[in-house]
Amino acid sequence: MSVEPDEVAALPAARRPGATSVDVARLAGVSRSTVSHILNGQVTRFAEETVERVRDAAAQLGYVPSAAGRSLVLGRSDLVVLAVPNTTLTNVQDIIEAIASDVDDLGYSVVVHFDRGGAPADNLTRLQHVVETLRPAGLVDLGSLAPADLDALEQQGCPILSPRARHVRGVDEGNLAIARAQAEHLVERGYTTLAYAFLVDHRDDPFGRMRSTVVADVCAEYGLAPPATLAVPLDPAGAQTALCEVLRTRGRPVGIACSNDEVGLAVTFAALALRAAVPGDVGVVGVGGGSVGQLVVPRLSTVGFDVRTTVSSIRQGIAAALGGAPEVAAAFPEGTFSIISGDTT
Amino acid sequence: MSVEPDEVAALPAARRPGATSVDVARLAGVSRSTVSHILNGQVTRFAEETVERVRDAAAQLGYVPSAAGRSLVLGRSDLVVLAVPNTTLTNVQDIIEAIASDVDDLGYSVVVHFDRGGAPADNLTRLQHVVETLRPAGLVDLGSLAPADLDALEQQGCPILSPRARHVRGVDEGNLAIARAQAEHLVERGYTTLAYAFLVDHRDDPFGRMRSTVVADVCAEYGLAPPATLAVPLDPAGAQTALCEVLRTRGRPVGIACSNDEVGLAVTFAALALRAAVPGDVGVVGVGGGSVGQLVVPRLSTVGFDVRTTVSSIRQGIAAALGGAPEVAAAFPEGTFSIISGDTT
DNA sequence: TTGTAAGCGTTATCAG
DNA sequence: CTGATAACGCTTACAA
Repeated sequence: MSVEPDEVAALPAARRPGATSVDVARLAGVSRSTVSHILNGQVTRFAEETVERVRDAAAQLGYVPSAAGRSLVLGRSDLVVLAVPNTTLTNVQDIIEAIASDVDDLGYSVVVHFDRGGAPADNLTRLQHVVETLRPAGLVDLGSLAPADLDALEQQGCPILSPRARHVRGVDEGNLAIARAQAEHLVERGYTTLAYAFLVDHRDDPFGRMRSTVVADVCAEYGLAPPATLAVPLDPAGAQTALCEVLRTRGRPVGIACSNDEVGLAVTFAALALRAAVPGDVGVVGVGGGSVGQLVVPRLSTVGFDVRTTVSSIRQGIAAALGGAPEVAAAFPEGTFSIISGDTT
Repeated sequence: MSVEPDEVAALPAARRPGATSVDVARLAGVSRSTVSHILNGQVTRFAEETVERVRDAAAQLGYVPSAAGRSLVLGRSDLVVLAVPNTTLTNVQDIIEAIASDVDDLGYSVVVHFDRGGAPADNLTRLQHVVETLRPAGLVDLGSLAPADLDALEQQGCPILSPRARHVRGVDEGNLAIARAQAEHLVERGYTTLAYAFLVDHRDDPFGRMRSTVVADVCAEYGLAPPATLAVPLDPAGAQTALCEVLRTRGRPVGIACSNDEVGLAVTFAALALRAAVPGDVGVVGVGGGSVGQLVVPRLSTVGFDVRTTVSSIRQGIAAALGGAPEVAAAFPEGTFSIISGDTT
């Protein structure tokens, strides 16, 4: 955490408001353009000694090129905008951190843009404004944007770095796989009445909507009644109320696909509090596979996925666009999403 | 999520690579400087009609000032760097989102900078590089930086927007309050042997270190033996192993202060699996008060705090520095941190 | 009340 | 191999 005072003081040589390329040029006894060329890797075409001198001078002055200057002349900045959906994604922190880390390594910085509750069009407008102002090197979408939105952004001259998920009837591949895994698992376990549990109050939850649609599709395939839906708050009393209502209208047994592991826990412990058998009367399957569901008793059945795997295609997209790595397939590898069978189904 | 195609197309009038202030000036029949003045609020000194014309022209062209141009001439960008510590903070997502939202409303954008595992000095270096490159309008620190680091950054010309926490013996006020609340609660409940449970593998956990120090202080105050420490992984088997070791060396009963609620749950269910009484043989208190600990049975005792309260001083600092709001006291209001008494103590 | 002109720090083009 | 020179888009004295 703390750093030795000497260390701090010693970092870049004393330098009040930042050296510019002019300073470096002067110190090295060359021109600004030479400095620019050399510092940007056009090394081969210069005399060894000149290169040396320029590099020394830059190091000595602690010269750091100004992003503003670069951006102005290049027409785009070294920023990458990260659009984060307004959803309780599993592990958003980890996802953001992983992406930021990659972007960082490529010499870019991440600007976060959170979707807010409210009209999707407003969010798009805000995002477009940011894009126009910052002229970023690219945009990474974590799922808040529809294909049309991405098209619009791209036409505005902002490259989309995240792989475009194929949307089928408005549902992307990942959410499709997750919800299908949940529903089919419940059916396999013998549940013939299904339900989908949203997290209450998450104002505009695109992922939840997609997934409940998929669960409904699966029900139709198997000739089951359309799933009930319930809005579960993350407190015991509220969860019990919500669950009660479903049990009343749909009877038992009922298999409940939950929008995440926390909701899964809420439903599970609500059922137990209501003296319903889990599994048996109530089957519960979450999403995430994060540790918390696996720590408690009963252990939560859930759809697990490795954040790294899920994010890796995004990271590859970034590396491809920004770092010149080879482009890669966008599809999730087989087995990215898999049922972790716990004690609740 | 999706937006009507017409809506998208209609947004800014057709405009390929962005209109500049010259375009606006031409359309309005004035000079660039007039445009600049008017669009930056120097409205009073111009003829009503001119102001109108300029604004119309800007709107019509969908003119958005280039951040690069502004930054270059102003010497600083409209970016705010957010330094995030390498810790399992409770609700980092919410914190980042809240701050980003505020910053956004003030017309700035948030650049995230995550601390990584590894030498603190390396992180500082990376951060300094970002600051020198971006010349941000300010920096918000979520806890990764020592006072000396902040001084260094500030001397580099980067305003620190987050209130500087008073560090006493290297521990900031918040962590002090949290750990003290944990320890004193356990003592009150009759535990005379305490322990501190870290989350395993969190490479460099400054908050955990601070808090275990505080727990040790409290032990000393009450004339108790120094606390044991244990590293708890978030899986049942590993947690049981860790807990077993403590029970072996320290006996029972033992009161365990945990670095967060997940660790608290891991310890709680590990104890139950080991046929230890909770509470009784093992007392557990977490930190966070997030929903998950309150959903399960037994309900976790924890130190709760409202994210909004905790973050509000930071937000006020931002508003003060960037938005011209009045400066405010940095201290946490009374009762920001309070024990939520559950079934585990 | 409005326009002119200079300069912020960088990179690209082209001439030497 | 190296160096002028010209943008890039914006703000801001200062001049009219």
